[in-house]
Amino acid sequence: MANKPTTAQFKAQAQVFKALAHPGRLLMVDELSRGERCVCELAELVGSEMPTVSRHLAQLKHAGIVDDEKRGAQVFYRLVTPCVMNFFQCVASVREKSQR
Amino acid sequence: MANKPTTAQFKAQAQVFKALAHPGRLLMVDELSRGERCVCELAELVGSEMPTVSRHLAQLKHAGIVDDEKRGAQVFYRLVTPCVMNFFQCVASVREKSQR
DNA sequence: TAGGAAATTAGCCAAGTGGCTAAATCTGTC
DNA sequence: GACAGATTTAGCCACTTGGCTAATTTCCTA
Repeated sequence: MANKPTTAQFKAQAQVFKALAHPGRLLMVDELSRGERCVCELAELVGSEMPTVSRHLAQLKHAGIVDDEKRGAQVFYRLVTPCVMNFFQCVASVREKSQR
Repeated sequence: MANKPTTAQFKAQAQVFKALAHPGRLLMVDELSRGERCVCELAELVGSEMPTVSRHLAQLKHAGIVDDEKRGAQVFYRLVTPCVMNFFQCVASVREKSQR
C-alpha cells in the first residue's frame, strides 16, 4: 500500500491539493460538509461575485471533491468525498507545530 | 470540534494545502516519509536544479510540514508531521471517484 | 413568449508561481 | 587562507491564478 506512487499519480494528487489551496474554496468545502448548497448561497457566504464562486466550484468539481445537480433554475453542490474533512485536523496540527 | 473555523484559520490552512499542491513537493514529502534526506539527494530524485529544490523545501518548511538541520556542509530535511501522509489515501479515493 | 433570476462562459488585468542561471554564503580540507 | 562542494539568495522570464465586468445560456413564471 505504501508503494511509491508514479509521477502521474503525484501530478493528479497535486491537482486535488491545489483545489483545496484557497481560503474561499476551503470555506465552501467546510460549508458543504454540513449539507448541499446552491451557488448563490455560497457566493453570499464567501462574499465574492457569483462568476468567481462558480469558477471555484468548477475547480472543486474537476478535482472530484464536489458534485453538482441542477434543480430548476438553481445548481446545488454537495461534498462527494467527506474524507477531505479529515485533512483539516491534521493541517491544524501542522499549524500548531509550525508556530513554535 | 467541528466548529466553523475563522477566516484567518482558513487562510492558514490554505497555505498548508498550497505547499502540497505541487508534484515535485509531493514526491519529496513521500521520500521524506521514509527518512531524512539532504538537498542534493532530493534534487537528484526530482530531477530539478538544486536552487529550485531548495526553494520548494523552504516552502514546505514555512508551511510547517518539514524541518531542516544543518550537519557539516549539508542540510538534512525530515518530515515533521507524518499525518500528511494520511492525505494521500483520501486523495486517491477522490481521484477514483472523479474518474467515473 | 416576454421578463427576470440563477448560473456559466469569455475576456481582461494584476499578482503569484516555478523554472533557470548567476552570485553569495557557509563548511570542511589542504 | 585558498579551494571545492553544498546550499541559499537574487534576478529574470514565462505561465498560471483569481478577481472583476460583460455577455450568454437556462429555467421558471407571468
